[in-house]
Amino acid sequence: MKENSKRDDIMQAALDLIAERGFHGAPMAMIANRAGVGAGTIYRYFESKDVLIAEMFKEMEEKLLDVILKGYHPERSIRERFIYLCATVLRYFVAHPRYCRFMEQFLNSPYGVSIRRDKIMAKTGKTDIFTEIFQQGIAGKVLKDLPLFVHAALAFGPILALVRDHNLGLIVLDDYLIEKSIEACWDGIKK
Amino acid sequence: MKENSKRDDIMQAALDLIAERGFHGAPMAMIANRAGVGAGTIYRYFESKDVLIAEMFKEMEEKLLDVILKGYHPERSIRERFIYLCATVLRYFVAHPRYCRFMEQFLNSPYGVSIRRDKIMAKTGKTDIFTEIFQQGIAGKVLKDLPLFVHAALAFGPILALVRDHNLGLIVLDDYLIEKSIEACWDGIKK
Amino acid sequence: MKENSKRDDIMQAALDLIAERGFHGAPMAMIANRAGVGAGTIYRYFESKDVLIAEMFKEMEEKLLDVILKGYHPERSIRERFIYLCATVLRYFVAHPRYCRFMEQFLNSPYGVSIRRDKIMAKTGKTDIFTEIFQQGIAGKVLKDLPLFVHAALAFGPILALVRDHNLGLIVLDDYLIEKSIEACWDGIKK
Amino acid sequence: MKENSKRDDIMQAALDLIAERGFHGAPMAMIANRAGVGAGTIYRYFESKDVLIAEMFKEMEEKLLDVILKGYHPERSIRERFIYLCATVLRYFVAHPRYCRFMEQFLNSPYGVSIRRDKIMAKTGKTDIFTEIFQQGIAGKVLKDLPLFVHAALAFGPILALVRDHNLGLIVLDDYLIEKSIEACWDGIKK
DNA sequence: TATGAATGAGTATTCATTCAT
DNA sequence: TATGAATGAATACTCATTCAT
Repeated sequence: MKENSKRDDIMQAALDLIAERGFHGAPMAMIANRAGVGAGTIYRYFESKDVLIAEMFKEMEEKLLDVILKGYHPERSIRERFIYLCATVLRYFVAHPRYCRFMEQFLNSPYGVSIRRDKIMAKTGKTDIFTEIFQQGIAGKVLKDLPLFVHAALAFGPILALVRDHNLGLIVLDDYLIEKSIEACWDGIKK
Repeated sequence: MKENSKRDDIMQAALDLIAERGFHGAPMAMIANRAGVGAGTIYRYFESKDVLIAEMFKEMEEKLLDVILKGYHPERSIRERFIYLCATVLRYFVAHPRYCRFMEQFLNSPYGVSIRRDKIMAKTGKTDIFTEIFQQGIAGKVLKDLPLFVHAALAFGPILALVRDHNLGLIVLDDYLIEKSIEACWDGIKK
Repeated sequence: MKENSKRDDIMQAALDLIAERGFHGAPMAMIANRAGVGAGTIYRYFESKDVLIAEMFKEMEEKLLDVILKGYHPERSIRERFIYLCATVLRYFVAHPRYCRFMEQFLNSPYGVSIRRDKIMAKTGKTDIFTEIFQQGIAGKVLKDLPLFVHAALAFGPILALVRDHNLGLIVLDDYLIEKSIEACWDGIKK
Repeated sequence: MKENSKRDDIMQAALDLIAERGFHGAPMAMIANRAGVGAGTIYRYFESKDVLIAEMFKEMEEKLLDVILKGYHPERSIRERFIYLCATVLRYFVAHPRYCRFMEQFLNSPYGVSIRRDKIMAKTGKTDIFTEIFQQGIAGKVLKDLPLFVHAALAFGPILALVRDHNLGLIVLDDYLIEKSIEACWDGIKK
């Protein structure tokens, strides 16, 4: 518990600052200061600022994946699984607004774009729940016959937009709105 | 007309560089160099880098709005108007990939977020086509009864995601795919 | 005359500081300060600290070569030419003690060693006076039949040592001592 | 004997790294790592990095002096003693190239210069073989009547230059070349 | 009006040294 | 005695901005 406490402090501080102020608004010295460690200490845990950022992204992604897998039931219907997946992602980001801000920034930065391309190209060997649902749905004539990426855009595009608006205070994503929004997404992709 | 040529050169150069290399990959000196002007000259047209960037965003937005207004027919059906609107935006960004890259970066940067919030709060006085279509649609029971921002998210979230994937080379947005994708969006928001 | 004044100021300041305090005792900020320019200004003239140092070495070398060539008479005897060459180098460094300190440090630093190897290997296309004298001397049976590098070591090894001792105040190299020392070198290499 | 093993490991590691990579290429942490000790442990044996370096120099010098004294015969002729002395030093450095690299760097660094000055000024109380040979030689009219430091420069200047060239691979110092080179030095200093 | 040389505050990163264990 | 995690001052370099010409 004490093992990783400093590493976690640093990531926490970096997350707060980057979410609030962007990548260039978060100098290493400021991160160190907020984390309550010396400037050099960060480099005992992360090779460079880039590595720190990449690591943050990786951990965030893994945590989200864990949450998703925990309640996922492959035997349920396409619709149920789709709605579960979307709702989980949406609730996760609503619960962790800074994760969302960070990921937006990351995915639109030069690092993010290349990582995204690499990852997507590599079609991660692990059972990819997203792909699974869409492929089964298309094959079973439940979903529209469109490329996977189009389905992904139709599903996750609105989700991210909703979370953003929620974080900006433009809407309040309560349970009712979450449910209705995701049903609307489903209406978009279903045949 | 010759008056503004330098101003345009600067914005063009800034657009190219920022789209390619991000905000921090585009120093003022490099922008000046690419624009064929002196470094100090930029400051005769723009108070600061931030102002330059904000100005670029504003012009881009206005250009897009012009394009939209040019072919917009308020007398047509909600569906037709919605599809026209989405298709125009989508085609516009597909035709101008650098505009899209710039806007993504801008909207996710600290400036972008605050500008976005300010603007949206102010509910821009101009006739807002987006709002118009959605409000009429909801009032006429053609669209789901959801907050305007949710509708906006359902419509524009997928569009931006699609353009991004297109720019990354993950899909190719031909006319068929554009049509089908937007119809899917319509299916999502319609009652 | 005003053209290069800043560049020269920087090189002068760097020379002073490096000669006095070594490479790591001469931070860029200190060099800038001593030169009376801003820290960033150095980088308008030199790409990096390494380049600055390499450039200093190059200029110093060229100046020395100019001085040597100015009084060199290829038609004179091997002995006369050898003594002229050594005396000129020796007097040059006695007159410019900081050049000497700088070159010692440079030639023993990682940069210096590699540059030295490269240069020597490349056997500079220009008429190389050193090589010329030694080769003619060996061919004409005036000098001992030893490899060129051994001759170079026998000639320039003592010269550098003498200058160092002079700069340290251990001896005073007046005309008499210079003459006698170089004659001793000649006694070493002659047949 | 086991007591000092760690101290020796540290000096050995420091020697390797400094010879290979220069003073600034050999951080304390790297030295500790190569020596197989903790970073803090170095400070139990040496007050600071500067002290470590000075200590290394001192030990190296003492070792060389031991080797010299072992085979030195004060009753032999000036010439024999001079040649023995030079050959021993030359062979010693050829056999220990890292010692040579270290000393070059040390003697040209700011520490080195001041230590050198101090030492030479103090005219080390120990019987100084170098001084002895030269003084006797001059008094006996065997050597040229020149200041001691000039003799030292004429003798050791070439030796260090030869070793450097050997280490750089520019010449190969075999027995023949060593003998001939040292004879040339003798020719330079003898009357 | 236009220039671009000059500036210096700001950045990521390194490394000798300390000290709690 | 030995460790190595932690430190933070120091360093090379960047870049938005200014201003003399």
